Amino acid sequence: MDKSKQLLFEKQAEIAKAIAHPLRIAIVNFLAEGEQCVCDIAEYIGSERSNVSRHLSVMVGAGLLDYRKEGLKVIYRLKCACIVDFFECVTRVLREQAEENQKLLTALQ
Amino acid sequence: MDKSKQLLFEKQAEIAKAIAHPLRIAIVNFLAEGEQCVCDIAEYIGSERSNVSRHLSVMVGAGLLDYRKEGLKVIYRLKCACIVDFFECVTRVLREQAEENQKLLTALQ
DNA sequence: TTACTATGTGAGTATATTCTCACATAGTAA
DNA sequence: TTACTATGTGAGAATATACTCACATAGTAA
Repeated sequence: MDKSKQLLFEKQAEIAKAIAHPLRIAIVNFLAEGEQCVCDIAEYIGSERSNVSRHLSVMVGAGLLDYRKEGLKVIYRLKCACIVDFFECVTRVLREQAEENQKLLTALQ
Repeated sequence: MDKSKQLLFEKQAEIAKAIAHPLRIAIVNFLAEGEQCVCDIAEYIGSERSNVSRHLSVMVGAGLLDYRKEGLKVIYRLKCACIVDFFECVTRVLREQAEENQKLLTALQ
């Protein structure tokens, strides 16, 4: 495995890590409906604003989100709608797991 | 945000976390070429076998990998080829970042 | 049986992540 | 100016993750 591949995998892992948290996934789903301020995001996901602010900056750092200031408010939005595609893959894995469990259940009856 | 959504986001985060590591991404890429034993995976990614073994069990636990035993060897394979789709999304984000940096560079000249 | 190989796992350490609380900053409005 | 609102950040604690080393297990082969 050469150095350039290794670097690519590290960059990919950074982006994946920036998605890999329940609250951040909730935020991405909320922002998929349209841009939102920190205040409304915090209320939607039901967490402290300071915590939400940190999660947002993690995603901005990874290049997943963008923001603009509007008076007192800071409005965040998805930088790349393609992030939602990511969940198609994840959901397919989850569906397979659910089907396996279903089979197991019926086999036990 | 209701409880069932919260549960879904937690499950999705578990799967995303299982991918979000440079070595695990390297493993997924290697396995995309075909199934492999721990030994060969460890050699490919250049890490201790015990460490590789742990990374593999993380991914098996998340439902990303499957394995079968063959004599002394344990052969791992991708359970769902769709995981590779995940990287299309990630790569698109990376490409956008690279293009931004490119623009910044030319603007500085 | 003994010796060997491939893999997994317990224990310990090091590091990273998440969260909360308190405070800082910056814009708004009187 | 003062008071208020929205947001960001430092510090600390709690927790999770990653890694290494040594050892355990299980199959192979003599």
